[in-house]
Amino acid sequence: MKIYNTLTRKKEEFVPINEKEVRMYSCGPTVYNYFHIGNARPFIIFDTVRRYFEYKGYKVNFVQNFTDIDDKMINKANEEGITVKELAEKFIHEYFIDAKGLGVDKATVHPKATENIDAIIELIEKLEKNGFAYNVNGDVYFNTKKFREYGKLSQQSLDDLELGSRIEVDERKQDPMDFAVWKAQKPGEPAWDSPWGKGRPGWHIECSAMANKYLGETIDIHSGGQDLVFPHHENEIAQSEAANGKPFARYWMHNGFINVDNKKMSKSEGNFFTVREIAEKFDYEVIRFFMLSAHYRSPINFSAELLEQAQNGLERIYNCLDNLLYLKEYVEDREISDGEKDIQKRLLETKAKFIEGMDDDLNTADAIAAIFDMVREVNSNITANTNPSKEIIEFSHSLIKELGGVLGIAQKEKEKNLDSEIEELINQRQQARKEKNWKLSDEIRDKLKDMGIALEDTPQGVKWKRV
RNA sequence: GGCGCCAUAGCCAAGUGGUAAGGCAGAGGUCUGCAAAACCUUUAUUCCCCAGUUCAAAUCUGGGUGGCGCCUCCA
Repeated sequence: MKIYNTLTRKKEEFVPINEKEVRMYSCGPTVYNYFHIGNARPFIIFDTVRRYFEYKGYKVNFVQNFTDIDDKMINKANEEGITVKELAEKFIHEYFIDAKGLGVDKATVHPKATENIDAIIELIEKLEKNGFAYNVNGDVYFNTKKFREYGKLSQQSLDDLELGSRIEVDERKQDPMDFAVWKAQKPGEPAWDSPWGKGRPGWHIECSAMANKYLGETIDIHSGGQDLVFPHHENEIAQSEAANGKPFARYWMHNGFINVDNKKMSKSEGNFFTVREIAEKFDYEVIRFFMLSAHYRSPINFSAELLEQAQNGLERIYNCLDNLLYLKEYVEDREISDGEKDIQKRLLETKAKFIEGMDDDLNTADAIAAIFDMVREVNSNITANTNPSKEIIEFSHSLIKELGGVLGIAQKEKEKNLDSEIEELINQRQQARKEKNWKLSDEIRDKLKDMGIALEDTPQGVKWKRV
């Protein structure tokens, strides 16, 4: 599999440290609000990366943290009049609700910053010992000048960064680019004991510490949004490598942004939509499908119209699957025919196209195109056939499900049962149709549609689905 | 000022040297009592513009134009 590595700005063949094992760290949310669809992109993308590795037989150790202590957490908790801990608990809970809806599986570990203070302190002590950190009255800073390779991920030199820097220079820092790894307690703030007095960790240090603790000193893949390249990931590299003297992550993957009206969506801009509110109008799965319809590194625009397009496309896949299952109940069991063996062969060729796309830096657009190719093959050569074999039906159904599963889509099972009132209406309509009472039968069909049940008359009989 | 990304049909989107995937929407047709679903046909002689390299360019080079991101909390 090839992965575009931000560190080298090239697509590289992925070679894990240990055979058939992937150690992966992804920056998770700061849990002070419901997450927005911009936040959802990395969750969905890297969940897909993980699924694909697992599909290929790798054991994936996937760590995604929760940032549960920082300025935003403290401010929001104050606004709400609750403790930081209560705030974190609430939105971690909400995170899992939305994540589950989006088909984002739980990580192997979801560590919290506040539960890893020991590991953080230990790491800062290492930095101090190695001469990369200095203490100013309880605030501990990382000495960027001392770390020679600073800027290697974002390809910026320290000099250029200083030129463009608009940071208010903190006089206590030795260099404007130095950043806090430990912050001394301010009145009313949560704090932990440390060798430098009471305080709390800086933002960047938690990821270094937790990656180190749960995955080791050198990990395979580190991922996150493009805006984290600088300074967050740059600082993580500096901290981890200064402390351990070893490469931190071998591959860095960064997803592109979600825009609204071609402008970046972000909490600070206020032009964001939470996943929770979008999910009121669209199925969670539509959001996932939409995200996967473009390459993960490209920026994508977000709008209701685009979501509708995604919804219709996804429905095409579900229709295909439904039609297969429906037909399966009516076909007589017989041997697979030679023509069907050809279909099988073509479907397997299309599967190879899917794999090829995914192997090429997670080209999910190509992978989805392969699924649509299968849908067409099935629709024109299996579903249209009056008497396909059960074997070809099951083969194609499970293949589409299998590939859909890699992307985390098209996994929903169709409901089998209807309530008796609806069933009765369907029977009445069938009776009316028998009597060629088209007016009544159409009225019943319209009524059912208002109730969310769409009917289709097929050669095998009447078929229903929820809309 | 520094670093970087992008421009392909009405919309979305693959394709990075060999003659434009796929989806949505639209049009016509088949099937149907009518629908729906599905199928077939159709929708970019052309990939922002101008030069250049090449037998061959959407793809490479140079120059424009337009848009976006990072350098500040951010996915």
